[in-house]
Amino acid sequence: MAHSDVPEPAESPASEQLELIRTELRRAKARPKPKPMAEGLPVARVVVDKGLSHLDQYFDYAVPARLDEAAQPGVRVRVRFGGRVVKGQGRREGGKLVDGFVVERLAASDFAGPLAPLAQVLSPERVLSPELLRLCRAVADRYAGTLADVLQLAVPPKHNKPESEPKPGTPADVAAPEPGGWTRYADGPSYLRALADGESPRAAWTALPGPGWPDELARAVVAALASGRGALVVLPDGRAVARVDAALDALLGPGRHVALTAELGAEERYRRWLAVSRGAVRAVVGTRAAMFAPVTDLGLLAIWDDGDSSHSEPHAPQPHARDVLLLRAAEAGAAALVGGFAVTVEAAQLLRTGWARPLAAGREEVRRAAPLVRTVGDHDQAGDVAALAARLPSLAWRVARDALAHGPVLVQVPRRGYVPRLACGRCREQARCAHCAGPLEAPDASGPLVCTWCGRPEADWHCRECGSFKLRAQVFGARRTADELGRAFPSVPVRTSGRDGVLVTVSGAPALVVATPGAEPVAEGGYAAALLLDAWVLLGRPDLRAGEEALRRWLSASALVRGAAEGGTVAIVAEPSLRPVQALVRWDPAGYAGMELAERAELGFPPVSRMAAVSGAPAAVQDLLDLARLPEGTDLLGPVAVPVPRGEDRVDRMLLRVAPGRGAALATALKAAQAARLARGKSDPVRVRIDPPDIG
DNA sequence: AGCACGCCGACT
DNA sequence: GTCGGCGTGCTC
Repeated sequence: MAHSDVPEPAESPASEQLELIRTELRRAKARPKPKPMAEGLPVARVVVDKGLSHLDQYFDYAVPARLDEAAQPGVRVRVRFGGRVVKGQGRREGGKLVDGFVVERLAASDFAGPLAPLAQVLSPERVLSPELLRLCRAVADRYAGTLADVLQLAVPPKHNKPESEPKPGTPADVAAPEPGGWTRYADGPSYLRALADGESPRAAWTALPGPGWPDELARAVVAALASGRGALVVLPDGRAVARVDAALDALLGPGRHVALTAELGAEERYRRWLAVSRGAVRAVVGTRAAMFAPVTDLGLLAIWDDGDSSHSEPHAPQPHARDVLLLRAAEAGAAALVGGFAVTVEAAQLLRTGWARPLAAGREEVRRAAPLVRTVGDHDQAGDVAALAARLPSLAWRVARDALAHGPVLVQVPRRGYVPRLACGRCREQARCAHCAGPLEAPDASGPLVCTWCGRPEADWHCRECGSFKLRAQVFGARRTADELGRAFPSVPVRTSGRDGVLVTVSGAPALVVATPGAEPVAEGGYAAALLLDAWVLLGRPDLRAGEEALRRWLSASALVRGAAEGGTVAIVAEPSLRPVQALVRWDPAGYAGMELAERAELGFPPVSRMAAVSGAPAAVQDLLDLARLPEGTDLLGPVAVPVPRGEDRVDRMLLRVAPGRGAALATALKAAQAARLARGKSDPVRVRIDPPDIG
């Protein structure tokens, strides 16, 4: 229709019409003119994403006719929020402009009051697709957080330039890849084939040591692309992303995949994100934030080294990349690949429940690829001044000296600054609370031991393993390793890689490379040997995952060493009878994870049980828990005062523990309690953390 | 979170 | 009589 749809007395004389217009004009001067509203679907349901993150609900707005076309579901809008209705008229004024997204267009609102109009459509780009919205909603629920918080993580800030650039075409077909290094795994080729055939196999992948894994991940991505679907790989750091990106370049050529990392800068990152959102690119490799990348028609979600702490998002509601990817895999019916040199307890649980299948190499392959691991007992080098003589026993020294004839030697030293906790002075078992099995600490040197979970004092501790009454504080300071080694091997160059100044690669020439865990450079041709020093420091970390984490770090370093067949050797200075040390010697990360899982199940630890941490001002925490209708059988541990900077108010932490399968109920209950508290105007915040990663 | 409305003490 | 304390409730 050419003219307006508004019914209009077509037969009325022109003079009458003119009079009507004049009256209208007069009225318009008396009050602001009512703007015409969209006719088809005049209501826009909006999620507001800034400033009111506690308000986890949608708000309906009227769509002005001029925004009818632009205000499609998924676009960014600006709305007035918090204004007041002017008495007598159905009009409102004031209010703050806030950003949000149109979630849906409706014929009518169920809100009784007058609707405010959308103020602005920021761009016609539909950045919040229905799938992305569903994902964000699910993540918010799982973590007892708000949709707005998750949206902040999932949708990057707008940049004009990339949006105005021409849209590239749709991606071309991709051929199924050769299996490459996957032939080393019993079920590797069939896994790839299934992916390429459009199936959705889910696997926990125990990667063989060595440099093959980036190419193997890339081949899995290519297989998913070959099925006409998209793929997303999340890795712990930019270095790892660069390696998989390079492998994809080699297999696919440029333009068919993007890397999403923080170091790109906001605009370039948004450009690439848009290419993904628009469906122009369907393969993404990236760091943590890429877990939300809006890949269309997902075929594969993969995560590498899921035990790395950088997969845990620090911003509310602190989702973990592995969980988000698994959620997406389940929702999209896509394949999942959880891989690493180590196997996390969570991955073991996926295997245990049958959700994922193991993807692992046979023993011969492992023996070929893994270095020979030799242990050196650490008997008498407690926490006193670390002299090289004590830290580098003669075996380790000989290993280094012999290997230096054939190439570089990696020396892994723990990072400084771990909190001192307590362990048995004889067998090194961590000192745990007799009541709840939380880790003990000594708040002051002479006072009683106190549980960091439930706060109970422990008057007469003795070791559960060996019965000893002797404790030792696990305090350590390691700094001069490089200097000491330089003096011990004066003719060999010593290089360091750590928090400040990470080396990406080193050449194959003989050198000592001293690195902290996670910062180990890749050596050309592999290291001839690695020394893992002061292993007891990693094992003594005040963390439920100390053993798992120690093993993960040793495996990561050892995986950079040549295989035993090429003379690769690892010397670890640690008590050889300890379980993680044995797992390293046998190169059996899956076996270790399985045992650890069984033990956690028995002791009621996560991830078998699910936990939540609730922290804030003591009264606020209590208040929230009073309001919460917790699932039946919830264990309440604590409260415990968490350490805060001097002069700040006391913060309590309460740990809640529920039986397997009750995690969702726990999150729901805590979320409802948060909402109830806010509704009562209680504004001192209580932080709720689902699956806290750092529970002593 | 802001920002209003609302119902009780010391001021011109 | 009024100005203003911040308790409580709402925001499409």
